[in-house]
Amino acid sequence: MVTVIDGGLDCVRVLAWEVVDVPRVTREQKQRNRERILAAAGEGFRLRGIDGTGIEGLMKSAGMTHGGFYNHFASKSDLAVEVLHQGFVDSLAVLDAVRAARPGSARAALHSMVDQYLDAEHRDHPEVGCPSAALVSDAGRHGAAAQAEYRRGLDGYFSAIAEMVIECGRESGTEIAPAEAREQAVALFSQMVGALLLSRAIAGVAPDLSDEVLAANRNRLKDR
Amino acid sequence: MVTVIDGGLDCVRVLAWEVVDVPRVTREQKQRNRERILAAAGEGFRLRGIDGTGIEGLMKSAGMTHGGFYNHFASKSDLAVEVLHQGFVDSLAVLDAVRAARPGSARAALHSMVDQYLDAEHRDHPEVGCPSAALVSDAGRHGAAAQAEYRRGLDGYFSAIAEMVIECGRESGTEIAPAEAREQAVALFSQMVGALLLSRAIAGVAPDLSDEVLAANRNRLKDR
DNA sequence: TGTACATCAGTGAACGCGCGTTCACTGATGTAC
DNA sequence: TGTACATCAGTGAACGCGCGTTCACTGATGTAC
Repeated sequence: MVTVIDGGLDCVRVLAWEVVDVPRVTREQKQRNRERILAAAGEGFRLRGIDGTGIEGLMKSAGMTHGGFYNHFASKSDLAVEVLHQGFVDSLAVLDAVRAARPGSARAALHSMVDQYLDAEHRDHPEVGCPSAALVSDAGRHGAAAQAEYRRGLDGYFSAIAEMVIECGRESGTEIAPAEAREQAVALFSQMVGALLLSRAIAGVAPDLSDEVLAANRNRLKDR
Repeated sequence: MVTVIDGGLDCVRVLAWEVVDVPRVTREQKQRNRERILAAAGEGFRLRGIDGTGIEGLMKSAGMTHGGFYNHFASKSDLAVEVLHQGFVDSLAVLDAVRAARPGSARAALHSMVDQYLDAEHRDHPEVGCPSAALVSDAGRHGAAAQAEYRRGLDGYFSAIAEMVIECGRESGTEIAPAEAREQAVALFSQMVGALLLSRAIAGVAPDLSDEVLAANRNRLKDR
């Protein structure tokens, strides 16, 4: 679709370049491309599941053709592991931001976390949400490496929340034992994940019930 | 693989029947075959997900060839809906059995439910376990009919547990308002589902952490 | 009750399709001198 | 700094495979008389 104005050699080369559309790429560009694939996979896997997301579509989302995929990842399984890793890194960073936004009040931070997690916005956008919820079934079904990555991320959540629980006790003048704090953290996070997943599963056909699930869990969690 | 002892016509027909292995089937047999497909799908879908389970393998598990599938179900989606339906029917029957086993003590029945739900046995055998947990991601991703069936089942759980909560209050002499009981039921079930799913996701690589998730949630839920 | 025949459950080959993965090719990038 | 060349990211065709679904066929089941 390029009009040739001049018959010189350079022009022919430009023409060929445009027609077959072969982008050449620097190392930084390659890195950026890798990140785009990872981002597209993160969204696709969360929305449609790992099995429900094909590599061709993924690469198209990232603006490339499918053949180049293997310049970046050894296999689809490998990609899944990296998606989990990146997802948990991002997600824990968000949690840290929530904590940092309420310095000196772990209780307010916990409430804020629960409110954001069990929000319609989070429910309606799994593609940019918590990997622990969106990939909980997929992680268990796609090999030991994916499970191990999931486990690492989950442990990170538990630890971060347990810290917040301990801080929270300290603020109100009661020392909470680490084991007790951890138990609370594990239960709290389990409940958030379950509530989010249930609300998502029915959001399309029963928005009221879906809202009720979020609200009931928010209320119960914040009563503590 | 049949030895012909006699050259008569009947024998030839028997031989043909055995060799091409064409079972002819009564209506009761058809019904039984349908149930076998449904059972195989129930297990396969829960274990490997809907996308991860093919019709050919399903029919093989049910002892037939894949072509006959469409004598029983209009499509794989249709099958998924029926699997959800049957799964919830069975699961609610189990819950009723738990209640019936502890007449006059809703509190004991609730504890028993939590203990059975958050048990290693249940975690390790999703294929015969709660459909709400095993299919929570699949249900949301496979069309409105599946979601509607899931919603119906989930509502059934909420109602049954809310009744138990009300009974429980009555037994200890405090009247619990229906809305309050329902909120408790929704939160309780959400927590059970989340805990079971998290424990399953990491069971293969971190059995200790998986056990911890179950135990922490059991403790917290029964403290109430 | 016995006979003639339509129905229809199960078979197994075939359909088109999309999957994950491989590969020969191209030519700009990046390097060695 | 300029030149010669190896590297390697992206392309797009091709691989074999399994998917969901369709179909012609068979012959026992179930029905109409």
